[in-house]
Amino acid sequence: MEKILDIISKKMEQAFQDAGYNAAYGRVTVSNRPDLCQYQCNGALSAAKVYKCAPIAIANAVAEKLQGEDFSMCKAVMPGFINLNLSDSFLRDYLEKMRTAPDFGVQKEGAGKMAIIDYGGANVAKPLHIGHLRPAIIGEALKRLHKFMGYNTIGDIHLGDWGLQMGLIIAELQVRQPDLCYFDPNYTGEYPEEAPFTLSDLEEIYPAASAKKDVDKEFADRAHIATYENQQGRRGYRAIWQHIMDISLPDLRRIYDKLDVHYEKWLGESDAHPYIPAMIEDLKAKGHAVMSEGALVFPVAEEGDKKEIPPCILIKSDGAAIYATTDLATLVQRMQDHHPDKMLYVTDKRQNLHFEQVFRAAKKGGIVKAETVLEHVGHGTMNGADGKPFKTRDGGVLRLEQLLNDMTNFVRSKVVENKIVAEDEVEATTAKIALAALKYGDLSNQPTKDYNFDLERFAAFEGNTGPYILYTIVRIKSILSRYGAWENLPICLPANPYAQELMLCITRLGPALESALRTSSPNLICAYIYELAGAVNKFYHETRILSEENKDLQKGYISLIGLAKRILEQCIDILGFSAPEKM
RNA sequence: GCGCCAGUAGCUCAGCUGGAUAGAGCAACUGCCUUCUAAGCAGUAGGUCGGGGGUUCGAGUCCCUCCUGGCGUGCCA
Repeated sequence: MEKILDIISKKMEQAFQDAGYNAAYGRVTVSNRPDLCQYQCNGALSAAKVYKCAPIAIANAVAEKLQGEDFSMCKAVMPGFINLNLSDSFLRDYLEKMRTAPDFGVQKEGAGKMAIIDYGGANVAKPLHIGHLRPAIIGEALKRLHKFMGYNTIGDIHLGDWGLQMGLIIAELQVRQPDLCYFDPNYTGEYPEEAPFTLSDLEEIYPAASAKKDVDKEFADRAHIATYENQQGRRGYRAIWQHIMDISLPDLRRIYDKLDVHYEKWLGESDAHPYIPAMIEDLKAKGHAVMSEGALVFPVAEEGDKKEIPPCILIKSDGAAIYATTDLATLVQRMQDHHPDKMLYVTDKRQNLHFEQVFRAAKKGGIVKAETVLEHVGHGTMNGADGKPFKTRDGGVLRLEQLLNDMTNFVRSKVVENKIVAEDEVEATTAKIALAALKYGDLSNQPTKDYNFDLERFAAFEGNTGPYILYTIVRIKSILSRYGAWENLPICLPANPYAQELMLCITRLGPALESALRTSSPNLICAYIYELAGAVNKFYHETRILSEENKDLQKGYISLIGLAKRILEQCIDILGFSAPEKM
C-alpha cells in the first residue's frame, strides 16, 4: 500500500505546481503540532527564498489549489505553514485496507532479495557472557525485520572456532595432560570418541590459558604454533578441535534457544578455511596481495581518506590466517552458496575499522559485486547500572545465562505477587515477560550507543518497558475474548479523538518499519510500539467498549483494537518476543 | 598526533532531510478503580540543548573553534 505521506505529498506537490511553484516544495510531514493539525507542509517557507515573496502568500495560493474530499482541513497559517487534516472517511478507508491486506499492506522492499545477517559471534569453548547479548538480540531483530520486509534471510552465527583461542586450549591441554595420544605425532590409530575434558573443564581452561599467554611468552609461542598447525590440519589437533566443537555447540544452542534466538547456519571461521588458498592465489594474481613486514597484506587505503587505513592482513608473518582472512573467505563462500544482495555484520562497534578494511578488500578484490551491500552494524557496550563495565561482585564477567536467570527470578516474584495467572502458568508467563523486559530494554536503545543495564528498570512494570507493551496487548486480548469473533469486523469512522489518534498511529506502521530497516535500528520499532501502546491505553481508558450500546460502533471499536493488537504482536515478534494470555 | 562517537530535565534517553511552545520514562508531588486487568490514565513541577563564534527570516539540528568523556589507530577477535 502506498504510504499516507506519499499520497498526500503527491497532492501537495500537484497543488504547488498548479499554483505556479516547483512541485519539490510539496513534501508533507507528520505534524509536530498535533494540537493544530495532523500533517503539515513547510515548503512555502523554503520556496519564499527562491521566489522572493512572502511565504504566507505562497501558502495561501497553494492551499487554495489543494482541495478534495480526502481532507477535512487545509489551511495556510503564519508565517507560511500549510496545515492538513485527513477526512474521517479517508482515515477509515485507509485502515480498512490495512486491516484486510496481507501484512498490513506494508511495502515489501526486500522482495526477491537475499540478506545474510551475521550475528552472535560466539566463541566455542567459552561460555556466553553478557557481551554476547547485544549482537544476539539486535541481530535476531534485524533478521526478522528483513524477513518481514520481504527479504529471504539467513542468520549465521559465525562461530569463533578457528583463531588463537583454539591454539591456546590445545597448548594448555598439553601442559595439563601431556601424555594424551592427541599430542603424539607418531600416533596413527583412531582417537577416542570421548573427549578428555568436560564442558566445565573447557570453561576453566580457556581463561586460564588466555591469562597465561600474557605473562608466559614461551607458552604464547606454543599456542600460536598450535593455532597454525591446527589450521594446517594436524590430525591430533583436529581431533581435539572436534571434541571442543561437539561439547560446546549443544550448550550454545541451549542458551540461544532460551533467548529465542535461532540461526539458520551454524557456520564458523573454520568453514571458510577451505576457501582461503584459492582466494589468496587469486588476490596475488590480481596484484592485490603483497608482502609487507613479513606478512601478506591487501592495501586498502584510498585517496581522500581522513585517516590512515592500515592494510588488511591476509597471512600473518607466522603463516597463520587471521580474522580478516576468514571474513574474506566467508564472503567468497557466501557469494558462491547464496548470492546475497546484502550482508549485515552485527558486532561490537570497536571492530569498525576491521570491517572497513574487509569491505574495501572484498570490493577491490572482486570477491563481492560492486552493488552488494556490506554493512557493519556496530553496537555499543552494555554497562552496569553505575555506567561502568559490567562486572560480577568478584570482578569476573557475568554469564549470559546468569543474567537471564536473574531477570527471570525478579520477574517471577512479581508474577506470583500479582496472582493473575494460575500456578501452573507462572513459569511460562514469567519467561515471556522476562524475555520482553530484557530484549525491549536492550533494543529500545540505539544500537550504536553504550547503555546501562539496570535490571529493576528494565523489568519495571511501568513506563517505557517491554512489560508495558505486553500488558497493553493482554488488555486487548481480554476484551476480544469476552467479545467473541472479532476477526472480520470492519473499521468504522473515528468516533472520538482517542480513536482518531489511535487510527493515525496505526497508519504510521509502514514508515516506522521502513526507517528501522533503512538505518538498521530496531529502536525505531520500539519507539513506534510505545507510541501505539500509549494510544491504545488512552483509547481504552476513555472508551467503554463492551458496554457500548450502539452495536455498529462497538464493532468498529473491536475491529480497531483487534487491528492494533495484531500490529503490536507483529512488531514484538520482529523484536523477538511474545505476549502471554494474562499477566 | 590523527580519526570516530558522545555531551539535551536530578537520573535514563527521544528529537526523522533546520521550522510553530525542545519531548518521553523514572524519581517527586496531585487526582482517577462498586464499571472491559490501576502493570493503566490524567495533571503539577523540573531544561541559558557542554562553552563561544558564524550561516539563516528561523539552529538541539548546518559550519568553525574550544572543553570534557569514551573508543579506535598492521600481525587479538
